[in-house]
Amino acid sequence: MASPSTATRVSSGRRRTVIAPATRFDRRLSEILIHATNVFCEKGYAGASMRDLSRASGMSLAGLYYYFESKERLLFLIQKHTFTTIVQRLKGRLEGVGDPEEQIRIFILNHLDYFLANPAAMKVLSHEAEALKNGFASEVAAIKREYYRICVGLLDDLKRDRGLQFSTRIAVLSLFGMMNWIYTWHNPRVDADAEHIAREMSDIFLRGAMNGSKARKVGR
Amino acid sequence: MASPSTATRVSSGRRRTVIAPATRFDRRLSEILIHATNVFCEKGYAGASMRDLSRASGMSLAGLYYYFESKERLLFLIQKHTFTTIVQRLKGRLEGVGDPEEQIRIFILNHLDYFLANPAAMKVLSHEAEALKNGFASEVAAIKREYYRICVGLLDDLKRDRGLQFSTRIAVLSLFGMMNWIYTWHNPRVDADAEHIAREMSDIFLRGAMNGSKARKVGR
DNA sequence: ACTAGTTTCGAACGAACGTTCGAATAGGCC
DNA sequence: GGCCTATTCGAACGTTCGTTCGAAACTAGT
Repeated sequence: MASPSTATRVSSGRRRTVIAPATRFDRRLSEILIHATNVFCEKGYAGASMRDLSRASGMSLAGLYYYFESKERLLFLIQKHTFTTIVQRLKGRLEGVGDPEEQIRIFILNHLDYFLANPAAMKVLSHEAEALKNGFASEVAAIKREYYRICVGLLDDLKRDRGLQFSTRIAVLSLFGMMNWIYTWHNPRVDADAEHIAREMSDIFLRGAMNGSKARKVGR
Repeated sequence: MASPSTATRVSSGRRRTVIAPATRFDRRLSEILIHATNVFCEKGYAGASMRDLSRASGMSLAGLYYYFESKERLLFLIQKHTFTTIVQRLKGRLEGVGDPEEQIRIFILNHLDYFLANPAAMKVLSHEAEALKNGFASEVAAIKREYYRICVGLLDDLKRDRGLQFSTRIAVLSLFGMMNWIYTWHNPRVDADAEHIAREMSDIFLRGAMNGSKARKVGR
């Protein structure tokens, strides 16, 4: 967690004394962000109180404000870090892959992989998308737009490559719906792992439920 | 709106004097429910205050409590009515249809039809699914389970009919995700109507993005 | 006009909210 | 030890929260 020290502190320059990869401040902030993520996940942003966050992170109510200046900024830090990370990982995984279908399968796998590894953060990202205002909202919206555009690009490639024609917008948003809705139902004790679910969703999205398993049997 | 008079009143029996199809009480409650739905849609259940509801419905804060005993009960009434209605309409539309594929297309159309005709209510139903507790929660959960089971039934029919094999659970929940996510993106000034979107989503879900338009050109 | 019942409301309740402040503590460098 | 800064905290601020209460206003049958 913890994007590099963009919080309350106005104090001196010259941080990071000798070795530590991140300052003590940043490490402590990360811990708070993790606990806050869990609380926001369980009670919702509006339903979670600063006192809930205080209890969960084991720090006094006033002490929290040393690390961030408002509850809204805290949600912003969580959303920005989560979204930035998932986009960055996606770019890494897409490098060197040429086939459009394979690229889309990687997009889906990357999304679900991160989702199921960080369910609380991704629920907060998905479910509290409208909670931020003005400046905070637009900064997260910019990352979201970039992520959306990447997916649009992949689908347009697929359409060009195979001579298909369908509404890219509806397809992309349907795909996001399939993937993001998972926070409402996934149960790690019952459901398969990310790789399995990603393959199943990719098959439905690309080949359809009516061709799903047959195509897999033949093609692989 | 307004399920038949299950609110605060403990008073006398013998309602509905002569003609009116619903009592004055029920009609007034319906109006409040509509306004409350819009407020919950915009600010979220936890983020909406009773004073917001009072302002939106043009009734005093105290006056609202004549019609329901708590904010939570109000959300319950909204969710129960919305969910009951969509299930009931679905049953009507499915009657007499035999083909499994056609049944699933009707399921999708019914869902999106109602969703886009009642966007606020459906957003409150989708987005505030975890807001109710105990008794209220379980009663709505029961309707949701029935709705879910209908969809499972339709997909199992399809699988049997065409000799397919895929995870019904993942397919159903992916479909719900596609459909319910629409509250995050649909813009009536930009996007097509329910029938168009339902056809597009049905094609993706059943035949896949890679076969979408081709199948439509040939098949219809 | 009187009455009985239904509907509405102003005012207030205690509790919980996000945030602030100044003092107290802890940590690392001379 | 002494010193400076970074960190933590108890207590309180003013506001808003969901809900209650008793009185007023309305409605309809006589």
